[in-house]
Amino acid sequence: MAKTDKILLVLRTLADVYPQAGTRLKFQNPFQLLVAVMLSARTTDEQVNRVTRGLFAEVKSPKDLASMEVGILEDMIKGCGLYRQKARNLIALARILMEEFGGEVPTDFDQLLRLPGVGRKTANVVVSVGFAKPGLGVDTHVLRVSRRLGWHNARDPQVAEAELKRIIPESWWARAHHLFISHGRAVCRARKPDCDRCTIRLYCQYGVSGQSDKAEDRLQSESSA
DNA sequence: ATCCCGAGGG
DNA sequence: CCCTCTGGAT
Repeated sequence: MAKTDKILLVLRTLADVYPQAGTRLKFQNPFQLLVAVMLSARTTDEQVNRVTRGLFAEVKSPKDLASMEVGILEDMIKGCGLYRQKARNLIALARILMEEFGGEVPTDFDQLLRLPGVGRKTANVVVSVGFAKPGLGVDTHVLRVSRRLGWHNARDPQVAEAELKRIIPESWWARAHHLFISHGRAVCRARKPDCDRCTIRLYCQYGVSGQSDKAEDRLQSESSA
């Protein structure tokens, strides 16, 4: 079986298991999407949802954020990790959107990348989810799951992103992002991956060789040279 | 390589 | 205690 066929088989299998993947995002516009993704850094989606519920009641657009006191915003997003940096970045970002982008979120990847607090993962998610353009955000789940599958051997998200974009058909990028996240949360967890209940185990290096070889446990102590 | 950083699990 | 949670900037 050709490599691309195997990849599509895995993704289709995951699509059957997680039909809801990516459909539960509750944002009303690209701006709210951008804010939510920025808040999600090193933070559980549950915390993000809790915070955004209150935040989006008051903040609907960059204009609402641009004039906000940092301390006020900090209090509103507290509960998310890294909240002070996030508050600072969000306000700085909102001001740039007002001054340079007419209060709109840019649709261009490179322009997004220049915004404070926006890296490749965030920019990829915004273009793909918000603007239906090709993009594959590589977060901790995407990196871990795809790496265990044996689709690449990168520890650097940027390297993994390039490799995944090379081997996954473009039409599947956004979908793959959500599917890996769903699978990474429910089954292919960082700590105790539930390989027994994994529907793609037979296509997975880690799953086939078995957790018992402790390959993954070494990952943490290895100092990725 | 290190820092930011609270919450939750083991 | 340690690790992880939809990272990014220095």
